[in-house]
Amino acid sequence: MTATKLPQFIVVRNYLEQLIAAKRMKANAKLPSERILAEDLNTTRRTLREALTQLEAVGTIYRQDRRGWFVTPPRISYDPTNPAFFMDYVASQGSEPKTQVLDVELIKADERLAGIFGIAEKSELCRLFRLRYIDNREVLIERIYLRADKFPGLINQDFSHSLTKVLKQEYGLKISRQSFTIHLVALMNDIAKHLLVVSGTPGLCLKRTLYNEAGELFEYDEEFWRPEALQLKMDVKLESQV
Amino acid sequence: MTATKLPQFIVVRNYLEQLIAAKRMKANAKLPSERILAEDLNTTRRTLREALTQLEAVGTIYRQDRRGWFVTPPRISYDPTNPAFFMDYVASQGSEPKTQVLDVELIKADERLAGIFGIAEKSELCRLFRLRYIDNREVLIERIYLRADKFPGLINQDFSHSLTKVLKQEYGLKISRQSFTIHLVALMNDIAKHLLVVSGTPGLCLKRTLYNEAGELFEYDEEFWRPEALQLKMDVKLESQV
DNA sequence: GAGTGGTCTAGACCACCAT
DNA sequence: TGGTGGTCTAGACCACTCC
Repeated sequence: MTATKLPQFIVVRNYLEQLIAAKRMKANAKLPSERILAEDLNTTRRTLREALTQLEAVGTIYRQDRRGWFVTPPRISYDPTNPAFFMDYVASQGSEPKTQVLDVELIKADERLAGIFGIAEKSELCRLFRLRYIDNREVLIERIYLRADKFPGLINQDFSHSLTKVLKQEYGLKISRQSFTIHLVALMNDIAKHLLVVSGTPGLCLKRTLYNEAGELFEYDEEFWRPEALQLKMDVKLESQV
Repeated sequence: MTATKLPQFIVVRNYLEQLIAAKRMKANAKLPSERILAEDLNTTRRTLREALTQLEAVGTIYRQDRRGWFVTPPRISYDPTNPAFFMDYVASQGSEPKTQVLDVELIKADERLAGIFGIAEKSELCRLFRLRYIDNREVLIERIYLRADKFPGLINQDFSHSLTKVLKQEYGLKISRQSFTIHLVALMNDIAKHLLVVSGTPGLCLKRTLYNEAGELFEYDEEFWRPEALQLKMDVKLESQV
């Protein structure tokens, strides 16, 4: 008998959490409609949504815009220090990856991109937009920029599988270094639409810059992930100790 | 003149975002009260809170429970591949770190901890709870577990600075490897109270296991961060290429 | 003690998804 | 086309912070 009076939405939230943890609802199962859930749990739709939103924020459930709420399946572990490809690391974790090319185009570097690459403005870049799925769920949008001068004829390649494999096999690329940043962003507009999230929903933005053997920056990526789909995990050997 | 009709809270959100981006509000400045803001922006408190919550979710503003909303200062960059200490990497980014020891105790390993460490249940562990500040803002709670048998007399040390430094200087420790996972959690109860967040707010949970020169797991940490305080950034050299 | 943020009531309308 | 989720109205009370 705890004396503390918990807010209603926390009680509702705990109840739902427990329901899901107890596996009474399977991964990707759709929750009942908000109105029905609210009635069942003897609360209002507003309070229920408070609880649902909190569960969404920590990734226990996910939402598809105007479609409803679903139980989040186990997330993909991603190790930035291990240079595996999406198609491989998803498959190795027992899920089915899929890639859809949205757009491929040759563009001229604008100020921002020229700055990132350290090249002249209006240099030619190959821009690639892709949507990637895990078990047929839209989980990530990526925007890839590549130095066109380093990969002649690149635009005619097949990008629906692993880009890195293409670069290695067709162009003999060797990657020497990559740098990452990860932060939270609001998923908006086109990105939100493709990922079926409500515009403004938080997501993970993973930026990567890739360097070739000569130390040149040849690729810059921005990946926008549904926040519940990803987990970072890494293993670091430490050598230069004090 | 865009024809699309944006939801009100997105308009409010964009307005606030722009206000903050334009630096018309300084880092850590307190926003006006919700009622006043709502009136100024000609909206309701409910809609305003929708906008504030979204800005909070991506870390543009942060909240202190019952105190109000504040502009988020630039976040600390943390590089898991670089074994610097909190006190050092915060200072090196021009901010002032502070550590408060909440509790130090010798405990017996329960099933979970015994499993993590790979030791017998009821083995002795040193447990350390600390609250850490950046520029006097509470940003992270950590729970540290150390194998007591490896560090005799540890409990009498001063933990208000760098633990790692103590372990190195007093016990000659050499760290060979660390592994990390990062995921989103709900900050609740004591943790929420210490970080001044509303219970249930999402936060980052960073788990670390540290191994000594002999490859033994000697330390296990759980860090709970205010989500807006941290940014991951890392640089990885790739060698074992296909 | 005044005013704040946290929670909640009891609705409503709309655009869109599923059928 | 019915029901869904997304958005919004117009309040209210309470516990707490700040003065």
